[in-house]
Formats: sequence, structure tokens, C-alpha cells
Amino acid sequence: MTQKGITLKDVAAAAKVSRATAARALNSYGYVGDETALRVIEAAERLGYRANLVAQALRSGQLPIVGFVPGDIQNPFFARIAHDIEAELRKHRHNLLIASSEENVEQEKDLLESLRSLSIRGFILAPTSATDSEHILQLAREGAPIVLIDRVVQDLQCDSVVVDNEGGAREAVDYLVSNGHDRIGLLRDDSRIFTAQERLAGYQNSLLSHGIALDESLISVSHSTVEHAVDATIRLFSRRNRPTALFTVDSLMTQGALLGLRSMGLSIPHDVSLVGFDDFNLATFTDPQITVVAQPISEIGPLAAKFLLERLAGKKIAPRHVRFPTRLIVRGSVAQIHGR
Amino acid sequence: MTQKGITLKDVAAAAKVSRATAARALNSYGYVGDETALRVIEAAERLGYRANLVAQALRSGQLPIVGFVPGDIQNPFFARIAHDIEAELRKHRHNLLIASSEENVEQEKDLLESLRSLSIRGFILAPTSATDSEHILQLAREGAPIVLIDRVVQDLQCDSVVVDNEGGAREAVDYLVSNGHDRIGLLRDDSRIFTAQERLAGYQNSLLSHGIALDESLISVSHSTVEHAVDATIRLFSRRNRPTALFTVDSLMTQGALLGLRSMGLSIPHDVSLVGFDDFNLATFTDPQITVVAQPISEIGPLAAKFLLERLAGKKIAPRHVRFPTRLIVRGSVAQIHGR
DNA sequence: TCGTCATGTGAGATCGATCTCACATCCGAA
DNA sequence: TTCGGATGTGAGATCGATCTCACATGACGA
Repeated sequence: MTQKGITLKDVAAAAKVSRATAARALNSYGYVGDETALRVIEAAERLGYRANLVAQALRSGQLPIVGFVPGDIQNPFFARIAHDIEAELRKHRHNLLIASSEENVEQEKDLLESLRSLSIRGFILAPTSATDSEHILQLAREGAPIVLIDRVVQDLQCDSVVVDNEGGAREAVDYLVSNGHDRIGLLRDDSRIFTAQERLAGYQNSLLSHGIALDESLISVSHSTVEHAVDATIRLFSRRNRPTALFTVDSLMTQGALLGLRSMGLSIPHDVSLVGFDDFNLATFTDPQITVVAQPISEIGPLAAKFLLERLAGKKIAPRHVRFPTRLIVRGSVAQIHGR
Repeated sequence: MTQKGITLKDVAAAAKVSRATAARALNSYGYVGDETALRVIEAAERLGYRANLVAQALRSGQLPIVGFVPGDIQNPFFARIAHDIEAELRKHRHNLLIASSEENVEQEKDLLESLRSLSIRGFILAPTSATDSEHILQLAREGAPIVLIDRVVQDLQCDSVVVDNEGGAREAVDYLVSNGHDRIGLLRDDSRIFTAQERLAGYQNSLLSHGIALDESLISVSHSTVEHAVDATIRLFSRRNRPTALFTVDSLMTQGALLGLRSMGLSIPHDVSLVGFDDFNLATFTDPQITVVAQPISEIGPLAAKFLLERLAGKKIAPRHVRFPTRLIVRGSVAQIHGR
């Protein structure tokens, strides 16, 4: 199939030197006569020589490839991060291999297993589970450089880049409370995803600090897909004495809530106030626009890539844990409640 | 860094056989004694042996990796396709390396150049340019299996999976005409992207077939980003005698149009009717929902992957060109024009 | 009893780049 | 004049898996 392939041997022959000398000339190390070097470089150019990265990798034990395992590449959040990581890696002549775990721990295990035998240089992971992580610990034990994003793993000492989920959620709920709401629904994720738990904690802490009793019946658990969120929303708002406001833990759920509320004929913010975690392009297209807790997405990918590249370059320092603050973007989906 | 690494040699030693025999036992070829085979397999299992794919690749000349070069991984259209391709490849133990061209021919050239030296097995491309494609032809000449998606390249004989851009655009404009519109604006792309040209042709052909004269002043050229589309929309609708309807050639432009029209205080469909090419999740969240020409996105990725895998398996048949039909999804963004 | 063939196994070559040696020069210093 | 160092270069080993070839057995028909 793939024929051709000018090897170093061809170049060496063309320049009438040994392979060793050709390698020295092309990679400029060791002693090489000026004239010889020129001859080699000229020959390489003429033949269109390109080093075989696989052969290099066999010797060095590493391909210039970094593996990225996001929860779901279709999620715009991860797509953006993937793009940023790739752009950053490319500057350092590395490629990005993307393998989506689809938020499935078993698949995540399989993927890492298969990426391991590829002699990949390092990993950027958004672990699906905060607890079932033996496979990741194992990977780390073998010495593979790892950077975690969006979520962390217990007992794993490595660089991580996450956002302040608890604080962001708290700020969102604080905002609803300050607008007079005290029956605030929560649409959350049933998975053991790290972020979902932190956001739940933020919700609870906010209510606690305002002396509002936690009401389990206001918390609806769902999968993180638009369809499930629609159902969960409808269930939540079909009860008597329904909430006056809703906080959703991610953008897919926010979209589901939007559709669910619309199908029930409930208008935002007149009937229900809404705040979502994670900004999304749709949020400014609705009427009213949706108030959200925004994450600094554009900073996550580049920083994660930077951390990993530093590790690949051999930097030996204690793991760095960066937690970006979130930002409440007030738009029009929250109304003030008057009296009661 | 990466230590460990149980090699075939270790397994062979543990099983007290030569490397050759160990290889035979593990890959089941040639003659191996039953008992010996068992001993090798047991040893491999016990040591946790994993074949080094890089070493295999050096011999075979090919890594189990397929390169995907989309226009932009952040575009949900490509993100979905990437996901589908990856899922399909994974069934055949292949990995997907994604390198976004960002709709830039030069970057596309660089990427292909760098992927080439990786001994990648095949490529799935969405070429940025329909004409500047010498680098792709070169790749094909070297024998690399290629499947084109979304866009084709002149003079390149290889499998392709695209949609009926001309027909879809024609149907959209036909629909506007059938609702009484005859001043129909077009928001198009200035790039030489294949799809943009075909969609333009569909627009022109529809008008032609209805005896409506082409009015260049109704065509606004812009880049394919939301921001540029906003500007272009505002320019288009700032003229006197503005169009009564607008057709946009991709989802980013449709979003831009939405924002642009809103900022001008023009309501849909009362003041302006709108049809966009490419469905997008936002389209059902707006009020009214947007009428679009939908592409069968879920079929493109799997089919492209299937084609490529067949080529990798050595299938030698004439290139296949699949062109999926589009589907007009009527929602609420088009109003009937009465009289004139 | 002697080939012939089926069956098993190992030594060594191979893929391409790189690195370690060993071996040449040639210089200036002792 | 001789020795040590700086400078250049090539032969061969190495990375890990696989494949070819040669060499063993043992069985079986002639």
C-alpha cells in the first residue's frame, strides 16, 4: 500500500557517508565536518527525506502523541478544550489522539488500556468516576504523565485543572435566594461525576447558609442528556407546591429544563426562574436569555496542555492544582419574588 | 519515565521458549505444540504482557491509527461525525487522531505533512479547498487510503460521503418561493468551500426555475462565523427595499442572522422569513423555531469509517461516491406573503 | 531400513533511527 | 619526537515484534 519511504539509509548513500554521520548531520549533534553536513542536508532535501516517527518512537519508547479522554467530545465544553489542547500541542510538534469515554468507566478503562500499548507520551483526562479509578492510579504508577481536567481523582498526585464547582453553584443559588426564592429546585446528575457532586454541595451549602431547610423533594435526579432532563423537569414541576426557581447542574440539563418547562406552558422567568451551570451558545438566543454560571473554558485547555508539556520536558515539581473561579452572568431568566 | 514494559522476550524466557515460538503461540500461526502454546499464553497473562504497537508498526509500516481532519472540531457537525467515526474504528481496534484544519488550507497542508510521517493507516478528510488540493492528490498518489466527507476534491479518485447541497438549498428556496417570497436574501460564505458553492448553486437554480431574476444585491458574502454573519445580516437588511426572506448556508450563519435580525428589531417570521442549511440544537429553542434543511449527520461518520476500514482491509473496487439526500424540516420561521 | 513428510522449535534478519564505541586523523604542547 | 586532546567518521548494537530459514524430531509408507 504505502510504498516509497526514503530512509536515512538512502540519504546516507546519496551523500556517500554512513548512516551514523547522516543522523549526526540532520540532528546536529556530535562532530560532523561542515562540508559533510551540507552534503547530507542537501541530499535529504533533494530526496524529500522525512524521519520515520515510528522508528524514532521505537528507540525512544514514545510517540509524539498525547491522549485526550474527555467525557464526550460532542459536548461543546470538551470540544472547545480539545481544540485548544490540540493547538497548543501542535506548537510543540505533538499530535492529539482523542478517545471519548462517553462517561462510561468501563469504556474509559478499555481506552486507557489500548492507548497504553501505543507508547503515548502523556494523557489529559476527564475521569468519569471519582472513586473507581484504580486504572488511572495504575497508569500513573507506571510513570505516565497525566493531567486531569474538569474532575479530580482521589489519591492521585498529578496536575489538575478544574473550576470552582461548589463556589459557582453556591453563587447561583445565593443569587436566587437574594431574589426572594426559597423553594429552589435542583436538576442534578445521577452519576458519580465529581463535578455533579461538588455542584450539589454548593446548592446545599447555599441553602444552609441562608437558613433554608433542605427539601429532598425539590431535587430531581437524572442522566446528563437533554431527553432525560426534560422528563425530570416535568416530574419536578408536576407536583403540587412546585419550586419557584430551578438550578441545573450542566448545560445539557439546562436545555432539557428549557424544553420541559416550555412543554408545560410555564414561562421563564414569570412562572419559574432559572439559573444553569455552564454557559452555552444557546443561552443568549432564548427569550429571555438565560442566567448562567460561566466557566473560563478558554483557559482550561491551554493550561492543561502547558502542564503536560512541562512534565514531558521532564519538569519535576510537586503536582499543581489549579481551580478557576466561575462567574455568574446575569441575564434575564430570574425574576424577583414579592412577599409570599 | 515510562519504565516497565514486559516484552515478548520476557514472556519467552518465562515460558522457556524462544521469541519466535512465543510469537507463534500468541498470534496463533505456524506450528506450535499445544502444551508449549499454553505455557506461553499463561506466562503472558501472568506477566501482563501487552504487545508494543509501535514495534509492530515499525515492521508493518503502519500504526493502527486513522487521521481525521475536519474543518473545525468545535463545529457540532464535525464533533458528531468524529464521535461516530471513533466508535466505529474502535470496534476494529483502531484509534482516531483528530487534527483540525480550522478551514485553513495552509494548516491543512502542515497537518497532513506531519501525519504522514506518523505512518498513519488512512485518512478521513473534509478538505478546506476544492481547488488547492495538490497536497491531497500527493497523499493519494503515495497510496494512502483516503475518504472525503462533506466536500469533494476535483480530480481525486477516492471514496466520498457528502450530502445533496444543491438539492437541499433548492428545496429551501423553493419553499420560500412557494410561500410567496420573491426577494430572497442569501447569506453565504466567501471561502472556496465546496459546500458553500453547491448551496449557492441551489439558490440560483431555484430562483431561475421560478423565473425570478437573480439580484446580486440580495447576496451577502461573509465568513463562516457567528460574528461575521451578524454584520453581514445587518448590512443586508439595512438597505432600502430589503428582502422579505433569508436563506443561510450553514448553522453558524443562521445563528448570526438570528442575532443580527434581533438587534435590528426585526421579528421572525413577521418581518423576515428564515430558512437555514443544517439543523442545530438551538433551532428548536428559539421562538419561533427555525425551519431548516437537515443533513443525515448520523449516517455520515459510520459510512465514512466503513469505507475506510474496507480500504484498509485491502478492498480493491472503484471509488464510491455517496450523496445523501437532505430533508426540509418545516418549523415556524417562514410566513406566507400575501399579495405584494 | 530408508527416505519423505508433517510437526515443532530456535537462530538470526528485518523494519528505521539513533547511540555507543572504536578508530582514524591532525593539532599543539611537552 | 611523542603524547594527549580535539575532531570526524563508520561499524555495529539497540529498541520489540515478526518472519524466514534451517534444523530437529517422530511417524509412516515403500
